[in-house]
Amino acid sequence: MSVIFSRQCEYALQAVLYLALKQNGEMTSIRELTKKLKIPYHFLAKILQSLAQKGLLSSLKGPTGGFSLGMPADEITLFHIVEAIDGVAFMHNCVLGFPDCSGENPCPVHERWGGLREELYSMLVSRNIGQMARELTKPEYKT
Amino acid sequence: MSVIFSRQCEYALQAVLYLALKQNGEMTSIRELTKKLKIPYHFLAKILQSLAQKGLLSSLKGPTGGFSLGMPADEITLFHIVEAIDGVAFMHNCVLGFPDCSGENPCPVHERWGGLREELYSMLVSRNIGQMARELTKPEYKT
DNA sequence: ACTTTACCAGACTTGTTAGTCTTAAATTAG
DNA sequence: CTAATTTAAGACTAACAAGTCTGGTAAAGT
Repeated sequence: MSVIFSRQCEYALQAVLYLALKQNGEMTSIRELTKKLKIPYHFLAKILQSLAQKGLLSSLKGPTGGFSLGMPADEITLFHIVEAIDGVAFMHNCVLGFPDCSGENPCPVHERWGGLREELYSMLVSRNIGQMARELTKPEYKT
Repeated sequence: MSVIFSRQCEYALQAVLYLALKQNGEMTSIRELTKKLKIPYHFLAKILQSLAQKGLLSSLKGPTGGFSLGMPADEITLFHIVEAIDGVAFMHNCVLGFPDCSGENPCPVHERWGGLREELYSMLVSRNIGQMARELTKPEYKT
């Protein structure tokens, strides 16, 4: 089981962080991404296409083609990616699965999870992917 | 998508909380549980059987039979249930899915998620299901 | 003993996610 | 123009999770 996000979403987050390292409008091919990130080629292709359709990435065909961010890196947060791939159900669903969980009818961890959920949200929006990518020291992201 | 736990796990947590409300060795049938909690009968049966095999519940066949907690309610935490059904991968896997994420090779949210994970763990172990059940006001748990 | 009530066990079906494959379309370089 | 390269699109398969069904076994009450 993945931790919170689907595998698709994890791959998307990794790929977008990688693209955030590239300057201006430099294009990166799926081939390069799958090589660096060890993600199945055609699967990643579908994910990137989906992100491109939603405007988070822009793409170009042909040699020298590939993918790049669809907007400035400092305007994209991890939350944007999660929202596009997995949706935001985790922001309002009960963590114990009670269909009717609410403030008046709380589950045993309602308050506690509410706090955690806010912190989780903050983790996803408080920094943009430009900042994150610059601080990144992961060897698989090196040229 | 479920928030963090599988649907099986959510059902298990709900059912065990319900059982924690019953006194001493009183038995509760699957029928009663599915009626109160709106969980598919045969699916819940399989989940309870699995919990019984792992010792978290005890079961009895025949009329007056059913399920009850396999140990005192104040010795069971939500974490015990999660551990039995979903496992504890969420306690050590990278939230962004990086296979090699670690202290020396951290993902952009490594530290942040580390703190959240500990709080999540604490949410699951700091109170036992006996306490939780007693404070529970959910109408579907009423007789 | 017999009948009823419940759990037990495992096969089965369905739905969703993950991953693969093939053909088409666009762009670049020669 | 042509060939090579790369994304686009959609069908296809595989694996897993969710949910159903059937026949069996144990216990209780009469």
